[in-house]
Amino acid sequence: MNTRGRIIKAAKRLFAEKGFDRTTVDDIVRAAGIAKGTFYLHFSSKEELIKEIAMMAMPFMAFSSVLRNTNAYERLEDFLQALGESFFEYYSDIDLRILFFHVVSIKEAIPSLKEIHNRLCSELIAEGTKRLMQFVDGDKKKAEVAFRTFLGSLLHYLYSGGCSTISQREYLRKLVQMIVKGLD
Amino acid sequence: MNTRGRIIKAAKRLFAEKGFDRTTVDDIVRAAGIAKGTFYLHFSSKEELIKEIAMMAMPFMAFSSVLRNTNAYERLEDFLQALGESFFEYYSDIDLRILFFHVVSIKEAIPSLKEIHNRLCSELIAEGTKRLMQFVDGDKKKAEVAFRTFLGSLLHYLYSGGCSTISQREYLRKLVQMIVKGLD
Amino acid sequence: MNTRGRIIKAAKRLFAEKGFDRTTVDDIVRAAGIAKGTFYLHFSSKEELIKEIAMMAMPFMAFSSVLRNTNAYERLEDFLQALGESFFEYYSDIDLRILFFHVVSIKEAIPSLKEIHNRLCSELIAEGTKRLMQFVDGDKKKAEVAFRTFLGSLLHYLYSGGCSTISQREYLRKLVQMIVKGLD
Amino acid sequence: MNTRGRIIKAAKRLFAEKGFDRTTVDDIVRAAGIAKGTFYLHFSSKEELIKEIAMMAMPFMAFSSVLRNTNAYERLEDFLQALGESFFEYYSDIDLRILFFHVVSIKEAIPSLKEIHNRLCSELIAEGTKRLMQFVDGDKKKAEVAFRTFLGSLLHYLYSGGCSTISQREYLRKLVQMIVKGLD
DNA sequence: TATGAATGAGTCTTCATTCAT
DNA sequence: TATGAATGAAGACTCATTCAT
Repeated sequence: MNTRGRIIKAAKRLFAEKGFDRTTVDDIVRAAGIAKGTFYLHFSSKEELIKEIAMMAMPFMAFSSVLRNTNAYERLEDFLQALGESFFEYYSDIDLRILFFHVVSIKEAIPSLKEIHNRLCSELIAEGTKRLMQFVDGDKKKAEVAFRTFLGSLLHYLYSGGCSTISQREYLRKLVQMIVKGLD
Repeated sequence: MNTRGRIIKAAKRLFAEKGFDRTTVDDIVRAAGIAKGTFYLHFSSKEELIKEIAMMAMPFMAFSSVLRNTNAYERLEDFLQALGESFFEYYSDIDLRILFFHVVSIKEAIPSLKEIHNRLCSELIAEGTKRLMQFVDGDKKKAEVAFRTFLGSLLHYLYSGGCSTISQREYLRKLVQMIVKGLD
Repeated sequence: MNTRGRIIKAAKRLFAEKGFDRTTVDDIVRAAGIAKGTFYLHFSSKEELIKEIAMMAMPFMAFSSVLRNTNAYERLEDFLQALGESFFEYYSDIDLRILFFHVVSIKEAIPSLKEIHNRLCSELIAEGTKRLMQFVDGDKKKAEVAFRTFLGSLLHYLYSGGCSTISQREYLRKLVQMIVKGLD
Repeated sequence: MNTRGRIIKAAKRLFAEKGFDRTTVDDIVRAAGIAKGTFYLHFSSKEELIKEIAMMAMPFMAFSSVLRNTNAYERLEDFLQALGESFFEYYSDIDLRILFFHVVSIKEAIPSLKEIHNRLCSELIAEGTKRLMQFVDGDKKKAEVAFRTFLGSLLHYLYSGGCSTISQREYLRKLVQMIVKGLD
């Protein structure tokens, strides 16, 4: 792996563990096995690295493959199931889970990050809602609430994972059932 | 308002705006209109203050009044509606919304905070699930998924509030409808 | 005991334990059971208190009763023995032992304390030498070396007390013997 | 001289002048002509530096060259004379004199320093006593009192140097005479 | 590209002292 | 006399960033 990759790998691990602000450039270069100066050959500042890693943690990334597949799903059930599976697969990297919350937290303090975040968030809701409308005969608001509820439930699973014993598979199945039925 | 109260008020504002780590004790005392030393008469460290304010931001607090009302609701719809209204009223203080995400983010770095957080989180899910079971004839897992989905949707509304145009009232109504129908 | 006495008692204890600089006025008032402001009714500053307690720890104090007894001892042996016993009795208060070294250490930083210290030290050597000269037929330098050696040996016992197993009584007896014989 | 050496040199000077606690890291870096951060590249804390400098001030160091010379001295007189000369030469650096008393004073407040101090102190007495026993036909206690008296007298000279007019050379000669005669 | 010693502004925390009650 | 909240200057330590090699 090249130097840049080693920095990113080390930083992802450390950022997840201690948050962006409590991880020092020293921590990162030590973990990456490089010298301090080398870091600045690859990133102009710590904030640049934060932005790059923050992008990786956005839910948008978790869904992108499914959302690119236009019109591939006949039933609402299959679509939601595919979204959910894609989501859980992406976030099987535990570090990305907590990183997402670090991003939500720090975006208030880093304007450019907030801009990126809000854009990806809006795009995801817009796209998700559009796709759901195919299944709920055109009620946009109903579709939006449904999509955001679906997304919120998945995110809440990530966040409260440690507080329960329901498996991902079962959680997703029941969630999909409930949404489908609820939208009927 | 007494000195302690002024510290908490100023800190809540600043923590929400910049996060815990990027808010300095200097910022806080300046905003509270007190001297630096005075801060340490009331809190043994910045971390103590973070803990106190973190507690305020937990969803548990937003529901406590409703959850204390045992058996007050006849229909599932009324119960969820009451929970949702209590939630939105509590989080009408915009600072508390982002503070909650700051807490989720920083808890990884502050063990005692993580402990508090996980306890309140578990208690909330346990209590919410128990109350829902009265309405879904005893299927515990189904009730848990429903409660967590409900909670997740509300939290997601907080978090993505700025990305949409659906009003709280309408969002809540549609959410309750969907959950009720979904659990039928 | 009056307030002033309680302050001194508490301070002596704490100063011995942690040194002058690492003992805070807070420590002292807490130990004395009084309020912070009360301290400054009795001492104009912490330094004033340090000076007062520093005086108590000077070896001059340990010998004063014996040295006041002019011409009371017929034999050199008896004189030295009396000095030694007076010394060990005075410094049976363990706190005073370490306090003496604290004084030697801090006097460099507090001019008025250095002045007091040097005066008492000179007076002690002058007086001790004068008294010894009665026993060594007038050789002043010999007497001075002997007195300072005697004093140094006693101080070294205080200071390295914990590193040995010889009892005070035995140490003193052997020391007196050696000096007497050495001056013969 | 390298940076570390410049720190030590500056600190030795300042510690002697104002004591450990009243010398700030700022004082040291200013005197050493380096930046604040640089200090912490070379010492993990001010206490680490104190420890290193404290070692230098211990009498053990003053005697080490003589004590390493096993069996090099035929007469007690020569041995003591060599010890004394080594002592005075080592402590011709006036800063080391007062530093020694700073160490004695502060060791109560710094456990790791106390440990080092007590170890070096015990070793010195043990070794010195052992060497003296060759000259006093095996009476261990007598030898120990003699060695500690010799050491105490030298230390007392350091400490009360300013209060007298006897030269080092003369003081040492008379001291050796007295001890030799006293042990006869 | 890579290194790592050096920098200095910034952060948390302490503590002697004051003063209104 | 006694109180204790308030003060703010000062101290130890951190850390993102630079630069000569």
